Amino acid sequence: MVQSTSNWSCGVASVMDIFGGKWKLNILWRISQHEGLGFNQLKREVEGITNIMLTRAIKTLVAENLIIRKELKVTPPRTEYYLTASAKSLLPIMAALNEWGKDNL
Amino acid sequence: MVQSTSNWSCGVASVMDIFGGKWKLNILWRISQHEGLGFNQLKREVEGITNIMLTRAIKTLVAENLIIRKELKVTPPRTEYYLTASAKSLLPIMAALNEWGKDNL
DNA sequence: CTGTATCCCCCCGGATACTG
DNA sequence: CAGTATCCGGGGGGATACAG
Repeated sequence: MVQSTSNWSCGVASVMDIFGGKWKLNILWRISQHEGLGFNQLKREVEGITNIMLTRAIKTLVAENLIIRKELKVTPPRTEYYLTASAKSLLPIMAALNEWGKDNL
Repeated sequence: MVQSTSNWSCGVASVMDIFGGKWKLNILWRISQHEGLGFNQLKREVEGITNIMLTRAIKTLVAENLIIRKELKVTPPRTEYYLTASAKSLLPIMAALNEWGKDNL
């Protein structure tokens, strides 16, 4: 339990690389609140985001194994987004961060 | 304890605004490991950082009430840096983030 | 030792228009 | 509905030189 690692910041730095962007964290949060959201639903939830930014964020989140993209073969086309287990395990930590932010900012 | 807030991400977004930069988190960590570091000591600890980037990061961290800058009136001049209580309360969360990063990236 | 002053580049974030 | 293509501006990040 003693944090012996001298390079403590490396893991956090990786996390920051992933969530340093403007939208990805918010997107994860929205999906966690309502799994199976579609593209435009997600766009409405994440206020202010544009098509291109949402597309980019989704792509990287999928590549990082944080969300799952499920394409339904229907007309009109529909795609649903879900969190991976990795992303879900991150949520409690984010809740803690949220508390800290509210108390200290 | 139930996370009732619908705008959960707002607090986290503020945190990310603060730590989205490349250096600030690493600087906090170094100071936490060795309170009272001087400018050049800190520069050596935070590998790769330049004078100007360190200066900028320190300024914003002070402004955000995350570190304390203590200027000693001696020759040659010396300045020491310490964490505020706010910053210290953040460390356990960062440790959790670190664990997550190592397990999931 | 502890910083500041310039100058510069790259890339994130975005507006707009278009496509299957 | 679910994206892609193109173009662009601003700012974060940095190299270098200078200062108290």
